[in-house]
Amino acid sequence: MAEPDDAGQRRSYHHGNLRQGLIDAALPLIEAKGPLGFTLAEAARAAGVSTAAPYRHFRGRDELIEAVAEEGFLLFGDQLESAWNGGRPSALSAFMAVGRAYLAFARSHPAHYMAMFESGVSIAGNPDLARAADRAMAILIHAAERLAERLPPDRRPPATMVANHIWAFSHGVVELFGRGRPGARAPYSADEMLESGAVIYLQGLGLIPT
Amino acid sequence: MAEPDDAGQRRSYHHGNLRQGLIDAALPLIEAKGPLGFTLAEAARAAGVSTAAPYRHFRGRDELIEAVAEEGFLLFGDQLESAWNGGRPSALSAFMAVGRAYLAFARSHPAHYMAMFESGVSIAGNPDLARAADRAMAILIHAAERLAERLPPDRRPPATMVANHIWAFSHGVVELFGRGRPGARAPYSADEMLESGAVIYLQGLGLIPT
DNA sequence: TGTACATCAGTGAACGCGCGTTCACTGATGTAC
DNA sequence: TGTACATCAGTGAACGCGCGTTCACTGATGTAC
Repeated sequence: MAEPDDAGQRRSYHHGNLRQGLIDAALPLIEAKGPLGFTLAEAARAAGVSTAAPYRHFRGRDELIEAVAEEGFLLFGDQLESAWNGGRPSALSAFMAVGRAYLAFARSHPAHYMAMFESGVSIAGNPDLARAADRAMAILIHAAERLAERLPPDRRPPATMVANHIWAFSHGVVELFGRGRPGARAPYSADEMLESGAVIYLQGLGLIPT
Repeated sequence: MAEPDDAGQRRSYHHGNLRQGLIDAALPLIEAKGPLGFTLAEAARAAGVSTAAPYRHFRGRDELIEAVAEEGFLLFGDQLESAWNGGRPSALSAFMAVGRAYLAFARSHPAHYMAMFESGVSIAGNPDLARAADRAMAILIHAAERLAERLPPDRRPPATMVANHIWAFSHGVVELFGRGRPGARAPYSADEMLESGAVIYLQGLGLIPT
């Protein structure tokens, strides 16, 4: 196992875990220049290795971005699941917490979020990635199911539809209001937008009294 | 004024309207490789001029992308306004038509849409662009106002909030379900998602009976 | 109407640069005995 | 426990390529008189 030396700077000839090192090095680059605005050579330099080294782990930049996206979906799933917290104290409040966790993830992990949703990677084309994404989606669907159960069967919407509505709305809020992006001159913060929109939507479902 | 010769192919020494020619040439490139995945040199070749020619019209690729985005916002505004149609036959049906027009625009003008929302251009940093974007937003806000008027004042939501909710939701639907993108394995089409989500939202506002 | 001339919008050649990618290599690690 | 050796994960040099950008130039257009 490689160890940093006294200065905590120099590494041994072998990096130890360059694959992860490149993912970590890519994050600030993605955040600064977008998921497609960096080069594999830059990532190699940032990780402190030669430009040839990444090829031992990735076929090219796209594979590195996919690895970042996969790590992102796993973290994303963790945070959603933790926010859901088994539906406690109530399905409704836990559901709102999941929405806030969505926004919080996009803010705290912008590079991961970009790799996941703005890099153009094909999720379906990478089984590991698809599995990680499915897991996150499954959490949302499960939450929507638990929520729908509170309605009488004849007024119960399909849970996957509700989950996708919320996902789309949350994503739109992140893209338009969550960062210093295009329509960002709106008079509402991303948090206000998400909260108020979700409340109106849940009222429409009859889950919150008007 | 330059004219195409008999073959409709060769041009005179002067292009005539290279600025527009470059915008037109960029569209298929953006659609194929993303708003940041093409080079100015490629656009020049596609427009049939030397790689130095674009510099007579744009300082660099970013300015070309901004020009595409501006054209996009103008077209976008036209289509939203046309769909709104003065709020006829009713504010509610016209509002839904605007939502459908949003989706239709993203589908029929994917390259413009990418330049507008996925290229990372700073709208605020370009006055022409900001004006074009504001006009499109104003149409949505106006429609939301007319819609809100139908509610009693004490239950009337702020129109800009409603407009931004709808914008965010529509954008999310486009990004996640509108093209062959990430979460695209959902069992619902983009049209179904938009329509069903908008109906539930408007029910939540009390504009549609449940 | 014709001519001279200024201006404009192109050309094409050139340059430096950094990236992607390959290659033979070598230092470090792990393992068989 | 020590040694030989296979394997692994790096290095560094090299290459071809295309891009961005600049430059002096030139053909076309517009206009003053």
